[in-house]
Amino acid sequence: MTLTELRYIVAVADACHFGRAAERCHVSQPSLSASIAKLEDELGIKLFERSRRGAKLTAAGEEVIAQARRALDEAARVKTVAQQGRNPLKGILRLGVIHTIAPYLLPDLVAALHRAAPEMPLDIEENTTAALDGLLKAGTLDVVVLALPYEESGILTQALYDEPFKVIVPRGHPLARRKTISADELDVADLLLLPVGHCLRDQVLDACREFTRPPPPGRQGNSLETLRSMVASGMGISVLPASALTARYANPLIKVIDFASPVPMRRVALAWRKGFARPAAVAQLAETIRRLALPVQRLSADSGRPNR
Amino acid sequence: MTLTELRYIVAVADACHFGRAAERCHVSQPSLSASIAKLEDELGIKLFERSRRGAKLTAAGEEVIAQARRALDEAARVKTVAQQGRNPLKGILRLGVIHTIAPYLLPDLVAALHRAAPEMPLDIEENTTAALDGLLKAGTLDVVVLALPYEESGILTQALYDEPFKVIVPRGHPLARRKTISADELDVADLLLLPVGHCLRDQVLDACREFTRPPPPGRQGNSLETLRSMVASGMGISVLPASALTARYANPLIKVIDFASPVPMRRVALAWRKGFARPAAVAQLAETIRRLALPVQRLSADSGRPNR
DNA sequence: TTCAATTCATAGGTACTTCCTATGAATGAC
DNA sequence: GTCATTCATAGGAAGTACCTATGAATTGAA
Repeated sequence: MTLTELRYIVAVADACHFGRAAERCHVSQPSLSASIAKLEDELGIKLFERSRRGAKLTAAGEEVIAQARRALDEAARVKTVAQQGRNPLKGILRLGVIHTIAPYLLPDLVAALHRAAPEMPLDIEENTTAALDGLLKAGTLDVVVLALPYEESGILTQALYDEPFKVIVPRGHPLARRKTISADELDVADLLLLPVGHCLRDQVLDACREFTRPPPPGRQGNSLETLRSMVASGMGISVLPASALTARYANPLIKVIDFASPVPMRRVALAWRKGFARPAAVAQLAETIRRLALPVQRLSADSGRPNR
Repeated sequence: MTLTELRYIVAVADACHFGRAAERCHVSQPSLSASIAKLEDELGIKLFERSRRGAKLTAAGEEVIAQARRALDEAARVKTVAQQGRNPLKGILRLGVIHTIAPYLLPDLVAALHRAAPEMPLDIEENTTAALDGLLKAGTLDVVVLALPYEESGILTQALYDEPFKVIVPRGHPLARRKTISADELDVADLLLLPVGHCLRDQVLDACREFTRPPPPGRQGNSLETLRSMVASGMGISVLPASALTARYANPLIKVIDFASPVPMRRVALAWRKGFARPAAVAQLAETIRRLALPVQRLSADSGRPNR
C-alpha cells in the first residue's frame, strides 16, 4: 500500500470515473487502473463496482475511502509540520549558562533575544561547566554559555567577549584606597572564593599564580552574591568578573578596584554540538549577546569556532 | 514522500541509530540513509543530528516524527478497515421489495436472515417495480425482490419461486361455492384491482386475457389489504397471490377459491447490478428466501441468472 | 442487426526508483 | 598510530510505476 495508491482510490471515489480520476492525478488511465487493482488485491476486497457508467464505491469501499482520506490528511500534515519547523529561529532553544555568568547576562539577554527572535523562547539551565558539558553532549541542551578553555570532542565553540576581573574590598580595608592592584599583590589568605567546581574559582587562583594552597575553611561562598555580602561584612576580599560589578550592583560598603595591567580576564564563549541542526539559531544568539551593553572587550565575529 | 520513508524515520527515531533501524526495517543501512536523506531534502529540514554516537532527533524532527507516527497509524487502519469489510455477509444490505410482496415476505425473511447472517442487517425500501428499478440502477439499492419478467441492461436476476394466484369472493357471491374457477370465467367488471403501476394488476388482467377495457372508476384499491377489505364488504371479487392468503389472513366474510388448471401465477425473483461486489450476500439472501415456508412452488437453485 | 462510442482491462516496453554490496570519511578509544 | 564504529557515497542490479497501443464488454443509435 502506498500513498499514491490511496490518492488514486480517493480520486476515483470523487470522480466516479477511472478516466477522469486519472486525468486529475496526471497519470494515464491504465496506470491508475493497475494501481487500484493492485491495492484491491492487497486489501482483498473490491473497492469499486465497475460498469459502463463508471465506477461506484462498494459498501466496504466507502469505509476504506473514508479511512484513506484520513491517512492522506495526516500524511499531508507531515509536510506542514516540517514547513513550520523550517525556520531555525522558531522553537525552544535549550540554553545552559554557568553560574557565574547567568545572573548578570540573562536578564538583558532574554529581553534582547525576545526582540531579535520572538519565536525562539529560551529554556534555561544554570549549572557548572562540568554539568552543562554532560547535558550538552546528551542532547538535553542545545547551546551553552561558558568560559574558555573548553575543548571537547564533537563540540564547537565560538568566543564572544573577554571579561576583565576586578577586586572588591571592604570599605576599611588597607587596599581600599588603591587605584589599581597587580595580581601578585593579593593575599590569597584574605581571598574569598567560590567552591571547587566553579571555573571562576580556578581562574582567580590562576590569576594569582596560586595553585597549591587549599583555602582555609569558612573562606568560600556559594555564589558571587554570597561572596559580595561576605566582603561587605568585612570577612575578606574577592575577585569578581566585571559584569557583576556594574552600577546596578553598587554597594556603599564595598570598594571596587581595577587590576593593574596585565588585567586578568576570562574569555566567554558559546558551545554547541557539531551536528546541531540550527546553526542559525546559535549565530543569532551570539550576535545578540555581542550587542548587549556589557562591561567587556568585544571580539570579532570570526575569532571563534575552533574544534579540538 | 512515501509511507516507506515515514517508516524509516520513525525507526531511526526509535533506535537512535541508522544501522539498527535499517535492520528492523529489513533493508541495508545505505538504503535507509539514502531514503531519509531524500525525505529530509524534500521537507527542507534536517530531522536527525548525526554523530558518532548515532542519530538524535532535532527539535523540528520531534514534531515531524510525531506527525509521521499519526500518518502511519491512519494508513495502517486502512488495512484494518478493509479486513472488516472483507466479509460479504457483513454490513447493511439495501433491499427493495415490491408492494405486493413486502408485507407477506418481510416478517419471516427479516427473522430468518438475522439468524443466517447476523452481521448483515437489511435496509428495506418498499415500492413499485419501476421505482425500485431506478434505485437499483442508481446504486441506492443493492438487491430487489420483484416479479418477472424483468430484463434490464446491467442487471442480473435469479428466479426464486412461482406463486399461484387465487380468487377471493364475498361470502354470498354466486361463485362462493365453487371449488375451482378457470380464469376466463371471471367477470372483469366485477374485479377489484390495484392502481396502474403495480405489476400485479397487469398480471391479473393478463391472466384474465383482458388487455383493453379500462376498469370502471371506484373499482380499485391502493393495497392488497384494501382490496381484501373491499371484497369482504361485498364490493366485488379480486385476485391475490397465495402468500397473502395464508391462514394468518383468514377472514370469515371472504371465500378463497383456487384457480382451475392452468393456475395463473407470478414468478418472483431477485435482481441486482451485474458488478455488485457482494454476490455472496445475494446468494445468502436467495437461499434464505427459498427456505421460508411460503405457499409457493420452489425452483431449483440454478434456474435463474439470465441477463438482458 | 450492425455500428459507433464509451467504459475499464490487458500487453509490452521504457524510465525511474529502490535496493544491494563494497567502500570511504570522520571520529573516538586504546 | 591502529582499530572499531558511525553514517555517507558509488556503482550496478532488480523491481516498480509509468506510458502508448490495443482489447473486451456494453450500450445506444442507425
